Amino acid sequence: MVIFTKMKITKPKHFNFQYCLEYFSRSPKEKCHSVIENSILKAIQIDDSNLLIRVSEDKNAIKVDVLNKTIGSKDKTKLKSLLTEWFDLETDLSSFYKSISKQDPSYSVILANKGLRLIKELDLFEALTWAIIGQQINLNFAYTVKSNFVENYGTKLLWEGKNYYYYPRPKQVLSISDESFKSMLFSKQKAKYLREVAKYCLENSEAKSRLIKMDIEKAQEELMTIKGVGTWTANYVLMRCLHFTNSLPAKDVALQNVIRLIYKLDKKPKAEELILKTKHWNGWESYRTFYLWHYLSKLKK
DNA sequence: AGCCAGGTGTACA
DNA sequence: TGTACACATGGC
Repeated sequence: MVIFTKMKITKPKHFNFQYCLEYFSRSPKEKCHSVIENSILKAIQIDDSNLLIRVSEDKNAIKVDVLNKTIGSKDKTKLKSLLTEWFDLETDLSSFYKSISKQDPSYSVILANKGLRLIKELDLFEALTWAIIGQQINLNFAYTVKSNFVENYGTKLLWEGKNYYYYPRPKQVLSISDESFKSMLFSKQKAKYLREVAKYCLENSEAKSRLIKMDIEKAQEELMTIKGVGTWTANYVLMRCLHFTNSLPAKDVALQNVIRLIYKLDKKPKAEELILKTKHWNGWESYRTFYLWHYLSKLKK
């Protein structure tokens, strides 16, 4: 096999690539990346060129191979920053671990996953629509819907006989008929929400870079002006896409269930109760949530 | 059979 | 402010 461009990125302190693989193996229905032999394959776009990259590791470095093209040094730099954002390589996890006392009920659960980094959604439209797809339904069904959506409206990159998909773009979403949404198993309201998000993204092309710079409250407020984006969806996007470390999806049933487990509560806490119980998470709400989700997904297996 | 899954908007009082 | 309700499917 020809590899066109090879790159290495130094691993930061506290980085466990196996956890990345676990994360990306969550669902066999996932179409926007594949996990093959301890590596992650993903179609990405840099400027206007369509690349297929393979991410793996050796002892000291994260290895990034571009499988379908040769790229110049400018694009290599862009690829490196893309990877840095995607795997959240710049967060200082030492201070995260230091912020957790040994008496903390979730201490052992979190420290057991040392080196797990909060995997980011690079694209705001993808983050918003994926969150909406996942509202109220179980994750497995959410992946079914996403898979239908990506297969029907995503762009394909063909490489060695296999299709790698790009997530659908806002403009394409506006052309989807009610019947087509229905056949992909979207509810009527979610179809409507997706159109709302598509309009927002088309009218605010610089939204991501703008929102990242805002106060979390202001950013959340703006996201929630979109019909279909409530507090949960906004929280999800703030943590998974907009780099806020202090976003707490208190209305999240999965998070409520883990808290119930860890604190041995009779029933799952309501959002208000969860907010009180997590006061000491201050500053690391997003990371804590991501770790607990990861813990839960491993429990289920 | 009925309830719960990584919720939200709308309709009422 | 607070509560009821529809919405999609699937697993238990």
